[in-house]
This record gives sequence, C-alpha cells and structure tokens, in this order.
Amino acid sequence: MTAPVVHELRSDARDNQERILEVARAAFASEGFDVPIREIARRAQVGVATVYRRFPTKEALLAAAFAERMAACLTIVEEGLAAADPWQGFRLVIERLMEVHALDRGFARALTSKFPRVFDFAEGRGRALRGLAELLSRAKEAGGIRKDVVLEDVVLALMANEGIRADSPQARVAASRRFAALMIQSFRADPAPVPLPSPVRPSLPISQ
Amino acid sequence: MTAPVVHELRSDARDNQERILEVARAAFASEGFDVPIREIARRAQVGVATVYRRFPTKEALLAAAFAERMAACLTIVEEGLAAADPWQGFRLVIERLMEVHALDRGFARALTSKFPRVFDFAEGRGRALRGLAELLSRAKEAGGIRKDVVLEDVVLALMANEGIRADSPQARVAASRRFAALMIQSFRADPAPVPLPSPVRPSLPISQ
DNA sequence: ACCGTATCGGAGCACCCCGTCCGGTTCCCC
DNA sequence: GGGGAACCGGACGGGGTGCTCCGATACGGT
Repeated sequence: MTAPVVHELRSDARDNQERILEVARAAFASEGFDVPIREIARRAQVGVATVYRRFPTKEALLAAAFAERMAACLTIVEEGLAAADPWQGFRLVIERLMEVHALDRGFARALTSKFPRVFDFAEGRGRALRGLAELLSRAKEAGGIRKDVVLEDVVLALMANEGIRADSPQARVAASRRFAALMIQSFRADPAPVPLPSPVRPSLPISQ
Repeated sequence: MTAPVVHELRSDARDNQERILEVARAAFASEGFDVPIREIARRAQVGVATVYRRFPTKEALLAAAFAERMAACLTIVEEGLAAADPWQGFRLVIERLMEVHALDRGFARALTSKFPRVFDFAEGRGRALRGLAELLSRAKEAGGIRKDVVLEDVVLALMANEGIRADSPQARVAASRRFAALMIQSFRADPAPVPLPSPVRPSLPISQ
C-alpha cells in the first residue's frame, strides 16, 4: 500500500530503491519538496532514470517518502486518544504533531496542500482529522478546552505552524514548541495561564 | 525613495509604468511573488523588455510593488502606539497586520523572507519591529499582556499567520481574523477568555 | 564461465523561467 | 508635419526542471 513491491527486484535494484528513498526523505525533510529529482538521484549515486523507474512521477516519490511520516501522525493521534486525560492527550497531540511538521518541511507542505492525484494522503489525513475531532470533543466535554473552539481552529493552528521558518531544524522545533504552547494556551478553558517553554528567536533579523 | 523617478518620462512610458505597477501589485497579492514577469507584462499589455526597462530586476519590481504595503504596516504600528490603551493598541495592531498579510500573500512572504539585496525592507521591518517592541512593552506594563511574552513571540505569530492558506482572499482574511483572536488570547494576561470571531473553514478538505 | 535479461545512467526532449538585444514604432518639439 | 530621440516588444540566450530513450552494464541462473 505504501511501499512498492520489493519482492521480485534484483538485488542491486532493491539497494538502489532503498537508497533513493532514504535520500529523498532526508532531502524533502530539510529542503522542502521542491528538491529536483536530479539532485536526489545525484545524492543517491544513481541515474535519473533509475529514480523514475521505481517512482514513475515525482509525486509518487513524495508519497512514498512521506508515508512513514503520515503513519507517525496517525500513531500520535491514536496515542492521544488512548490517553487517560483527554485534555492532556489533546495537548500532547498538538505538541507532537507540530514537532513532526517542524522536522519535515516537505511533509507539512504536502499534507496541507491538496494534491489532486492518487496520493493516499487524503485517506490518512481524513483519519487523523476524525481522530483529532474526537479528541477535541472529549477534551471540551472534560472541561479542558473552550467550548467555542472547533476542529477548524486546530487545522488553522497546524497550518500556521507550517508558516514558521527558522535557520536550522533544531530552531524550527524549538519555535514550534513555543508556538504549540501559545496555541494550546488560547484553546484552554481553564483561565489560569500555564507556563510557556523558553522563548525562541525566529529566523527574522530582529531590530536591525 | 520608493517609486522610481517619473518626471522625465515620456507620456506613454509613464502610463506603461503605472499599469505595470498596478498589475504587479494585484498579481503578487493574489498569487504570491512567484508570478512570472512575462505574465505581468502580458496582463499589463506590454512587452517583457518594457517591464525590465523600468524595473531592472524582478526584485526591484517586487520592492516597488510592496512599498505601499510596507508603508501601511508602519502606519498601523504608529497608530497602535498612538492609542490611549496600549493593550487595545497592541490587539488592534496584531489584527490589522495579520489582515494586511492575509490580503497580500506575496508581501507577507517577502517581508519574512530575508532578501539579501538592496530592498529597503530591512529598514522598514526594523522600524516596525521597534514599534512593536515598544507597544508590547507598554501593554505588558499596563497589565494587558503576560510578562513572559516576548517580541519574538509576536514575530512567531506573524510568521505563523503567513502559513494559513485558503481558497479566496476573503477566506484568508476571515481565517487570519480568527487566528489573530486566538493568538491574542494566548498573549493576554487577564485570565477571562475573550469571545472569538466566527470560526472559519480552512482550505483543507476536512473529514474526507 | 557464460549468456539472456533485468537494470542502469547519461544524453536528450519539451517546457518554463529571468533577463537582454535590436529593428521597428511612437511621441514630442520645432 | 517632419525628424530625431525615446521607447516598445518579440525573438533570443542561458539555465533549470520533470520525464524518456536507448546503448552499455551487471546480475544470477545454468
């Protein structure tokens, strides 16, 4: 479903495919999904045609590269649903989703971009959103979250998180952590302010 | 300073320049700043060379097109500083800045992107940020905003706002309005939750 | 060791982008 | 209205991207 059939491949072809996927994941994660296929082929020490033989289009490569990220997101949501305290579960899910998105720019963009093609993203995204909706509903019922917060607000927050840029992945994660705390604060029903993680310096040249 | 000299231009050249700027502003606002120069020339009913004659590089055209948006941002900040209640001023500034950014995708991206070249953006951005810092400081002192909120958080919020996508400019503005309210809520020192504007549906296909 | 065949990989195609060149056109002043 | 300078705009060069073709290569069963 996610990875192409590896069974009947020759050994060198299998090695190449694995190397291509590894390289593609790393490239898309750090540089976003506009990395040229040629560049991925070069880094995987492989010809362009070899990439296209395994992944007939760039979109297919993107889908394959992001499949495990999507699985990670679904796992995060399910773990959140399994948490004893729905409020804590919700909080954790937001934090962890934002961290995944911060770690992989390409995945985040792909997720919130509407790809017309096959791309089983729609299905995974739908499942994740349904899980989020359920979690949100429970957290609201338990009194942890304002009643007037809707699922669309959570989506809004996740999209917004994607707009955050920073120079390094670490800086992005730190910024996302702070941002997650701020958003959660604004969702919270309990009026008492919660402590925030340490502030971060975004990539903008501030005051100069 | 912002617009090139118009004085010694022939009448047709002046007309063309104005039409190019108009078209460029509209195009960059609605489609982001990766609109091809050819396309702008076509819409302005002008040859490519004519665009390049007035604006020697695409960056120059961007700078010229965004100059008035930058002025608008500075005006917004100054009006916020002039407000009697620093908290209300801060609130209004955030809301209005986010609205401007939502209305002009290209400008938002240009602002938070670090252009290496001339681009007097750095100066305007610096002034805006200093104003924001002053406003934030006053609002904190007046007790409207949490003491642990720093200027970087405001920048974070503005960058995040840029990540919000929607199908139409109206939808973007509505989404930004909601987002601004959420962020302001999280900055607020007063524990009582404030009402939010009506929820919005982001461009993501939700639950499907 | 050998050979058929799956696989490889670089050259090549079609397209799009930014920015320039130069012959033709238009304005403006007299 | 006429001439010269300012101006226009399509064609062009250089570079980049997704994707394909086909001769060269390497695997692996015999």
